[in-house]
Amino acid sequence: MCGQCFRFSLSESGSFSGVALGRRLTLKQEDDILSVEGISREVFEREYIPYFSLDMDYAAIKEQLSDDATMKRIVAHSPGIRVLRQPLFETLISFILSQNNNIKRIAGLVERLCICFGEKKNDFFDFPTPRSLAVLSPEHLGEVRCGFRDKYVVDAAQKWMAGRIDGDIIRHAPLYEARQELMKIHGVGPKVADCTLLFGAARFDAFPEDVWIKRAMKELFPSGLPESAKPYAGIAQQYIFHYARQHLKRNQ
DNA sequence: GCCCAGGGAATCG
DNA sequence: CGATTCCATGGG
Repeated sequence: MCGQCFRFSLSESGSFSGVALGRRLTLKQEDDILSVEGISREVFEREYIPYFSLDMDYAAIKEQLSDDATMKRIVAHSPGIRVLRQPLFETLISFILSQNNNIKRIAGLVERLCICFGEKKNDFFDFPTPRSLAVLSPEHLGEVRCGFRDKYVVDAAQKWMAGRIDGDIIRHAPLYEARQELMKIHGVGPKVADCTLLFGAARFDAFPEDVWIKRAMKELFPSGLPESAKPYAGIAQQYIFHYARQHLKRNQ
């Protein structure tokens, strides 16, 4: 619920339910016990431990971030946050839809995109494949109601299918080059590129700057992110983002 | 009606 | 270069 993925929702009972990696699952944490419904233990351990980054030592990361006193306070405010490792294409399209938009509406756009163009599974629709979006024209996205972003979605899928987007560069090249690779796509600028790198390619040094982060940085870190936080800038960003939305909030 | 939302392209100086 | 304007849509 912190705006890095858009297909999970929080139920009244306090459990999270949603679609990820082609399956629907429900998660509930009570004290230190995490219960999972909808998938087998084997599948959870093989695919969802990486997805939720449960294999990373967040205690150590939070300790390093807490080197700075302000950062320590922000981390302590929401200690459960983790940066997910989501599929690259889904992350790219989701954050193209995110531009000049709010989180609640982004979730609606993503859901309608899945309903219109994703494969129907039992009780849900999977995220559309690159192929299924690449054959479309922008007008075909009318029902999604994503406005001017329609042509960006199609361009991204077509460049992806044409092999014009190099996944190796995105995952392994220096951050500047990886960003440039994504910005070949019409409608992808620095912010969407950085979100794609951070949430869809596990580039934890990427630091997406949206309107919330800009506000928060001005108030909390006027002279920039602390040195001790820079190796995990993207993870720090996630704590700051959540803190900003709780404290400096204007809507929802 | 106005303002804003996990921005970016097009245009202009 | 930097600054401004427009872009669809929906909620507050």
